[in-house]
Amino acid sequence: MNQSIPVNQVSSISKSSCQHCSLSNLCLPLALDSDDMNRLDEVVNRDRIFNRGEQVFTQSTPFRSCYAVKSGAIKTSVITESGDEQITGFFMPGELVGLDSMSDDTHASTAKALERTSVCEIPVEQLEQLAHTLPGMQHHMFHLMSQEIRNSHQLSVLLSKNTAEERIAALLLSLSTRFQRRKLSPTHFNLPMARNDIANFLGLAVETVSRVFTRFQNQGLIRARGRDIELVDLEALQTMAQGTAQT
Amino acid sequence: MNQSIPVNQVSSISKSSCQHCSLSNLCLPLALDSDDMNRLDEVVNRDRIFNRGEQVFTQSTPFRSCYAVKSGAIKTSVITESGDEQITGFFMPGELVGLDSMSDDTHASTAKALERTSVCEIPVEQLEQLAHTLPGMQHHMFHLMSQEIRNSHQLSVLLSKNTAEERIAALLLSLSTRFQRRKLSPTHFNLPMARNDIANFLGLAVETVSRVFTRFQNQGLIRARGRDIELVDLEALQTMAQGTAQT
DNA sequence: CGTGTGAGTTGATATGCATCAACCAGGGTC
DNA sequence: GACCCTGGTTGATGCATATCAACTCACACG
Repeated sequence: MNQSIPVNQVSSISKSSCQHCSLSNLCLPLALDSDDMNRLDEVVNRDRIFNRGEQVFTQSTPFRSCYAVKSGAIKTSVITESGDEQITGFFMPGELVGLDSMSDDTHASTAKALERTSVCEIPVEQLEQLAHTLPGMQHHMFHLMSQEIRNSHQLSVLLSKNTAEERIAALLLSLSTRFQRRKLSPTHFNLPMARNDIANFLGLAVETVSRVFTRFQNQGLIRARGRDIELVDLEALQTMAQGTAQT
Repeated sequence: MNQSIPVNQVSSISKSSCQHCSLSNLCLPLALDSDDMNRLDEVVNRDRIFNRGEQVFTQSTPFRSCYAVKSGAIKTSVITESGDEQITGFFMPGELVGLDSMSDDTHASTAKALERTSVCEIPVEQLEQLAHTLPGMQHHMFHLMSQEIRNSHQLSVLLSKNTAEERIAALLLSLSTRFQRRKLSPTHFNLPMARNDIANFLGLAVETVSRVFTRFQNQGLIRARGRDIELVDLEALQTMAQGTAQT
């Protein structure tokens, strides 16, 4: 497709173990010492690859595993009976997908790769087992899940209280901090998702998203060429998104 | 205040133990056999009472406990930096409040009693301990938290995809099923919250909520006298809320 | 090299709901 | 009983954003 599967993937699979994964300080291993990490290693089903547009799992199919994003990006969405999609989250490397179905028998949402994406599959049964034996793991799972709740609450705030500009500023900043967390540039990055996905996620029309992007550009806040985004005036974006916590 | 603290409270405190609580089939004990329930009993701080408007906990204060609603009702909300409130959920008897802060050191939201409310306080430290020793408890906690995530996703769908009428229909139906779960009438109940709270929760103006209520009334869908609500045409409400799952 | 297809942008118009404003009813207080 | 205060309702107007439509660009494909 394109040559955008860069360095980080290569480095993270170098040893094919959590110990040596470059994301270990973001992902599940965060909670574990190196002894315990071996236990996790035994359970993880590494290096599952999905091409852009492929589904990692599908709403109302049996729930077996959570997935940690290793490289690439994933969107999750729920489909309503009336047939339309609401994107509920974007997941970047180091983030865990599928928590909304924990201890449920079917998936509550659909996960789709936004670009070529590799994930680590973690069977729930064994994840629960692991959480049971390793208190640190249980604690971390609780932490991740509560964070997921807070994220979703923040989305609700965005959707019900903020203007189109504020929502988009908030999203850009959220992405920015998440890139930074991975030691990548917080001000210059490639959007993993299409305008369409942004619009859907933020409860806007595509046209509105497009207009806001150009308005931001004209105001000198950002520099955008397609999915290539440069945040020029972080301060201004932050004050614009004031009152909206970023993930 | 008023004489609206009825039967269910009395019955649920009769023995002051989870074993004999009338909500045991909805609340945490659901996950436990009677041996394990004693362990839970030892930990729970029962019969904390809050009057209408009193805060159960406050955003960014230290997080110590979760709370199970025993009678009454609670709303949770997050306050943005810009100062406005977004209600993130209503909690009825048998439901657990505070999961959005699990394994975090401060509360991510504020909880306020909507009417005179009694709760069981469950210190997190011991809840985690309990979850660690009792696998059923851990499983149940995961379940509750993932449910909370799904609820919040559903709220996002409502906020970004549905009209005012659809949102209100969905809320009424959600309340309906929750009353039914407690063996109360699913078609005739008292709203625990003010119009204001409904509006805030659903991302609408109070005036809009009011208008929709009267419109529903004129169409013969409901019968409303203040907070006293009768759902006359459940079917119609359901098709109106089509595509919005109820909790 | 033309042709098709999907993503993105831009403009013109429409609309659902917020906002502003006035009013009403119930209940607590003096 | 007069007062106020809060919660709720109803009407008139405005605005942010959806919708509809047209166009551009890039890229894939035969």
